[in-house]
Amino acid sequence: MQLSEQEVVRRQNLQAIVDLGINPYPAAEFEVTAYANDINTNYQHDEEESKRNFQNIKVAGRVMTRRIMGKAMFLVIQDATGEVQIYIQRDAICPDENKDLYNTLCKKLLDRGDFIGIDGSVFMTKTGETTVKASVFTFLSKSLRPLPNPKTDEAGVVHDAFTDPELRYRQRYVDLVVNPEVRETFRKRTKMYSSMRQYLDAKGYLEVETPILQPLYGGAAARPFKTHHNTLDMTLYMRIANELYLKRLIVGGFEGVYEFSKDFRNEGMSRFHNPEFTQIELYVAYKDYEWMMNLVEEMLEKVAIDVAGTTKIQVGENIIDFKRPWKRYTMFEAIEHFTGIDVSEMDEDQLRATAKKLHVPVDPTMGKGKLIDELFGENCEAQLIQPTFITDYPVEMSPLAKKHRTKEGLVERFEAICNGKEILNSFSELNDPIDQRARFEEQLELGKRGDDEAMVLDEDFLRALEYGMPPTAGLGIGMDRIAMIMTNSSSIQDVLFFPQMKPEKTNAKVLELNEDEQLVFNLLTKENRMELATLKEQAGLSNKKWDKAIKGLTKAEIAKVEKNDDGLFVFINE
RNA sequence: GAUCUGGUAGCUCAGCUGGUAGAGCAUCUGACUUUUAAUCAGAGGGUCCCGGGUUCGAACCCCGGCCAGAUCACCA
Repeated sequence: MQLSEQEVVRRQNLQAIVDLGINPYPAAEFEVTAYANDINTNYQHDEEESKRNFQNIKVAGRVMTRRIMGKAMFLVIQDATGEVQIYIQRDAICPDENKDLYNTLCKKLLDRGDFIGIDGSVFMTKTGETTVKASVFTFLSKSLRPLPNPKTDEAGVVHDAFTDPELRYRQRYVDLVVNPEVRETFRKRTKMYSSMRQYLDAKGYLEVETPILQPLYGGAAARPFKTHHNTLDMTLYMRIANELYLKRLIVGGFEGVYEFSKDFRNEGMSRFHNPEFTQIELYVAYKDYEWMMNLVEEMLEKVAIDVAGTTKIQVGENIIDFKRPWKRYTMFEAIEHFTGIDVSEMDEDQLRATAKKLHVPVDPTMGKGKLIDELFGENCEAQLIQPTFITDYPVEMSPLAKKHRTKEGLVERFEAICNGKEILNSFSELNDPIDQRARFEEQLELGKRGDDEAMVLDEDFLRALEYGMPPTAGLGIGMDRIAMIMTNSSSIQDVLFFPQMKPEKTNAKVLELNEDEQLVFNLLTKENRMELATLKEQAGLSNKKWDKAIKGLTKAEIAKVEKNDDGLFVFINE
C-alpha cells in the first residue's frame, strides 16, 4: 500500500506515542460529563456563576483544529453536539519537571482527527470565546488519515469544503465529520420517523415487521431482486412493497398496522431512485380514502413542524407549505386545470388524439387508463409544487384499489404530489376476493404480453381475502422523497447514509512486472549489466513502451541506471 | 441505456497554442502562554483515473475503457 507523506508521519507519531508508554487506543471508559453545545449555550460568564458553571468537567471529542503558541495551545474538539474550544497550558497539564506530555504528545504527536479527553473548567478568553481550560489531558484514539480541512473565514465563507460527491458518498463517515449540515440532514430524517411513530402510536396503531425475503413479490409494479435460499433450495425475492402482508394482518384482526419498510426495486437509478428505499405503509380498518386524506394532512403537517419548527419548508426556489388543508383535484380536474381540456367523457380514440395534440408520446399498447395517466404525468405533475391530492385514478393502473363507489372505470385512490413529484399513494383497499382475483388475472395477461413489471398472482393473499377483510384504507409514503423535501436536498443520495454506488477501483498495486518490464528484465538478467542503448535495441520496444518499462523497473528498484564516462549503463539492483 | 460535464498533491482548484507539474490550506523544521481562516521564517510532498495511439516531446490532441455528477429515458 502506497502511503502518502502525511500518512507516514501519522504512523510514526503513533509509534512515538507507544514509545512514550501511552496506549494510543486505550480500553478504559472516559466518563464524559459535559458536551460542546451545552457548554457553548449555557455557560454564564459571570464571576460568581462561573464558580458553579461547568467547573471540573470532562469532555471528549475529535481534534478539529490546533493552534500552537509555544507553551500554550488552543484546540477545537468536536463531539456529537458540536464543537468547543480547548485551552492547554503546558504547566497546567505538566505540573512536574517532566514536560513530555505537552512538549511531545500535544505539540508533536497530536494530529487533527485524533480523539482526546479533557478534564477541565470552562472560562471565557479575552476574545470572548467560551473555552475549556485543561487540567488533565487523556489520549483516546489515533487517526492515521488526514481529514479534509474546510475553513470558514470572517465573512462566513467556507474554503476548501469537502464537496466531491463521489468521495462524500463513498466515505460518508468523512462527510459526516467535516460537514455539520450533513449530520443535520440525517438528524432531521430520524426526527421524521419519530414524529410519525408518535402520531401513529398515539392513535393506537401497531408497528409491525413483515418479511423482506418473500417467495412471491407483490404490492407494487416493479422488477424485483431475486435470491436463493440454500437449505430450502428455493427462489426468494426481496420485497418491492409490504402491502399484501400488512393486509393479511388486517384480515387477522388488527385494526391499524404500520411498518417502516426497506423495499428493493431492480430498476434504473436517478436522483429520485435508489435500488433500496424506504416507505411507511399504514392500513386502518373501517376507513376509506377520504378519511386517509385527512390523516395524511394532519400527520405531515405535524412532521413538518417537528422537523423544521414550521409548516413552511424552503425547497430550492420554492417555499412548500404543509399547512392543512391541501388542494385537492380529481385526476380529470387536474388535467382540465392544466390543459383546458375535459377528458372525463372521452373514449380511447379521443384520448389518443388529445395526447397527440398535446405532444404527449404514446404507443399503441396503451389502454384508456394508461393514456389518462400519461396525460396527467406529462402536463400536471411537474407543476404541482405545493402539496396537492390527486384523486380517482383509472382502474387499469391500480389492481389493488377498490372500484370507485360512483364513478365507472375509476378507483378510490389518491396520490399526493409535492415539489413536482409523487410523495405518497393511498386507496380504499380492494377487499372483494373475486374482484381481486380478476384484477390479478388481468396482470397475468399483461405479464404474458411482456410487461416485466406486471404483478404476480398471490394465492395465499387471495385465500386471506376470502376469509374476509374489513373495508380498509391503506397508505404508502416514500420516506426518502419526504426527507428530500424536509431537508431541501436535490438528490436521494443526500438523504441516504450509504447510497448505492459501483465499487471503487481497487488501488491495490500489485508488485508484478508487466509484459514489457518482464522482457527487459529477462534480457538484463543474462548480462547483469548492459549499455542502455544496447538493451533498448534488443528489447525492440517503441520509445514509449521502453520508457515505461525502464521507469517501472527502476521505480520498483529492480534495475538501476548508472551514468559514467563510457555512457549510460543499466544493471540489476542487488 | 443516451447525451453532456468532470477525474491533476491529504482537501479545494489553476495549468495558455503540445515544450522541465503549480497555488492556497494541510504536512514537516524552528519561534511564540488568551489564539480562532492564528501569525512569522524555512522545507518536503505527484501513477496528472487506466490502457493504447499520434509526436522529437502528451496533464493537454486522437481512440478505447473505468468512476462520478447533471439532464433525459426507464420507473404509478
